[in-house]
Amino acid sequence: MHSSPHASPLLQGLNNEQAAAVTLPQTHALILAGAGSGKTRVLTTRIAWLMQTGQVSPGGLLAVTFTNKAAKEMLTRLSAMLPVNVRGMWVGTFHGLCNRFLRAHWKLANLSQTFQILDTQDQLSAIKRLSKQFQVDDERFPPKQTMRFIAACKEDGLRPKDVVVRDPDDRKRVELYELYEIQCQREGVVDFGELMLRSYELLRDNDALREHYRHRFQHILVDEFQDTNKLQYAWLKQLAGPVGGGGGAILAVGDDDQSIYAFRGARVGNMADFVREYNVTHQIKLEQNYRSFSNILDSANHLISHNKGRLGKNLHTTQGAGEPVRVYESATDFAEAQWMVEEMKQLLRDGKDGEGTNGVQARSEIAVLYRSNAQSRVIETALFNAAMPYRVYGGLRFFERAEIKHALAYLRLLENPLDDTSFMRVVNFPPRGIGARSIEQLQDAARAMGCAMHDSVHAVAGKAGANLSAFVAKIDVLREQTQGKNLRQIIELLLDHTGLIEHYQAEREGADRIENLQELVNAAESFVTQEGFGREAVALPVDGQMINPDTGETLSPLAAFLTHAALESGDNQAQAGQDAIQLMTVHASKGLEFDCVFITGMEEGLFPHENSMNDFDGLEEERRLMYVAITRARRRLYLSHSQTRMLHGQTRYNLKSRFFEELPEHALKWITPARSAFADAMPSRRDAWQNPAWQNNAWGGGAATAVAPKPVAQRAAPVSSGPNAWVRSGVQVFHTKFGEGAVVSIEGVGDDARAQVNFSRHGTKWLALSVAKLTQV
DNA sequence: AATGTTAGAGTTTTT
DNA sequence: CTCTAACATT
Repeated sequence: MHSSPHASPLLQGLNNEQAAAVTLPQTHALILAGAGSGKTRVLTTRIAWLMQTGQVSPGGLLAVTFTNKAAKEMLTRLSAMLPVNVRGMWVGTFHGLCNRFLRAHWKLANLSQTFQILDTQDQLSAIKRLSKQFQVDDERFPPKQTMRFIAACKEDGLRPKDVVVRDPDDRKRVELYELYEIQCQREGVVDFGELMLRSYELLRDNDALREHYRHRFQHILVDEFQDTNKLQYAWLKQLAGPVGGGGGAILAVGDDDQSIYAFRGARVGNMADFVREYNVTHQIKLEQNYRSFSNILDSANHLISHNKGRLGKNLHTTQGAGEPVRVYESATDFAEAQWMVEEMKQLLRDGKDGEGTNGVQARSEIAVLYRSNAQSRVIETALFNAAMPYRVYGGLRFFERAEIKHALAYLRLLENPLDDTSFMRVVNFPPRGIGARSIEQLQDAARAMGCAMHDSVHAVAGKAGANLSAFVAKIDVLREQTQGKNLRQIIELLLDHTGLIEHYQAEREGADRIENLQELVNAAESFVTQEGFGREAVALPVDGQMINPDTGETLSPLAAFLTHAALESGDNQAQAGQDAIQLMTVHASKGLEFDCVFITGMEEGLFPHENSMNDFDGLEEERRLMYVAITRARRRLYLSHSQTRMLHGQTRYNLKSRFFEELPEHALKWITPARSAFADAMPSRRDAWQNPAWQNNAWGGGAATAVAPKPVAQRAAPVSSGPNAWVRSGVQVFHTKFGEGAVVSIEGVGDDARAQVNFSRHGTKWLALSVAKLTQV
């Protein structure tokens, strides 16, 4: 078929491994793609090559990613390579593709044709509503926890009946899961997990359908395979069928060293399982890195080599050593931030002078990475004081804003009046005299009749009932008025008639919200055009049937837009456009690259995070996270830690991160001023630093089982004079108010001495030893 | 129903 | 410290 693999211009500029991956035959294969090794390029070129050589038609291919951003990127690059209509292709996110599948087979999936998608906010409010209705003690079963439980079950592919119950609490949670399912089904809504699970089950249980898709998708490409959860892998297996069964070939692309989403169900183990279950003989490693200088790569390689059970990969580059990785220690978190700002200023000055390698050309080429969002504040303060423009990633996205969600809730009620989540959101917004009492009555009525709140308003008597009926009438009138109108007109009508705009006009801070609502109108219009409906298309056809010729979905423009809003929450478009320093968590930085990267807060307890370092897997994931952070940098990398840090209103004394010990000495350069004024001023550093419990708990021994670190009594000299001089780390004490507890650590000397005590009934407290009333147990 | 007060919690995040 | 949610007050 392809006697000379390099004949196609598509393959030009690829290295041997990349070209080999692109031109693989139709078999199951695993591409281990290291950071910066051209993974996306390989994926898109593979698709283009398959189509160009006639091995597959656009319809015979399925490519799946995790984020909309990645999917979009793939499609953009693809259409640049080939003259092909990409819109009809099955390229998208797991959830996007499942949605498409369920829209096409809604009847078989036992869904309403107008099913709506719940985002996390909606899901939580649905569970809160459920908890209230069934009088669940939300102290014992917090709605958030229930939500996580349900999501985790679905990620594992478990329905209520499949969950193994270990204790009465579990039983209750499963019961809630069951009730939640009934509620969702009645209301015609699905959450994110349900999109996946329902699709998987439909494929599993419907032989004809499954065979159809197995036959259709000859090539299945999976991006970021290391982040797939159990259910997603099972879904892929349904599509591909058994080995040798004539189904499609899975090309899995991933990097086990960059698996950082275990906390949301990702299973790195899927990679090894895939190799075993599909007898994968075609494994290609992309180890040539085109991004970073070797000091940076060496650091990454050296660090990650401390993880066990890796598939094994070592990045290399033909670029030189480059700048050393600079390490800085500061006295306080604020000093750390200030130092960083000064360093940035210098880098930007050097960049202006056109020194090339020494400076940075644009602020947007500088990124500050941190482990947790709370760390951004002090950095923001320093940047703000220096009048340095910056942008913080994360936070509320467009479709998650309250005013947008209100408008969408009205839209959803036009589509699906049974959606009680949307009903509840706007029944009294803007306020129309329907208070908690009225809503309670309505819920009682709805439960008694076993129907939606929308359909039970007539059962509520008196003024409350009149108000509720008026609201429903308003929605119904609105639906009447949408006849023959396009989407933009409908939204404008809605904003006007519901009084949303009016409400925000009266509000002091409402101007931004009104602006956002107007932006929603624009977003809707550009969506409708881009999706090929045509700007003036009637948004809600009378008979409900409308088939998108590209996708085969039976979606009206309105329904499609609502889906779009649920599945793509949009960017947090904060001051985009301006050249600014980039601030984000390490997680958020995955997939990005910058000339210069600062990794801050490199401290025990922060990075690795204290909640993750007590078990082996958690620590390994923290290390992978660090690996991701390091490999974001092209030319310059800074690592910094601080001796003290304000966290939750308390000053913490953190040890420097253990990860420093895992970096290669030759690549590092310590740039902390030798004569640091603060070193002596620090209160009893030795004592403060010796105490954290985990210090005595070495993982280096290769322990494979999790061991909780135990406080170890210190040999240190007494830190406190006076009555509490006997207090030591690890000692059991009794406090007149807090009861019994264990001393975790001690810091400071003399009158400043404080002990951190973990009380069994009141949690961890810091007590001043000069005043605390403690007795030895 | 709007506004003020207090208690509690506070990794990481996409869909 | 800082944000949120629940509670209390007018």
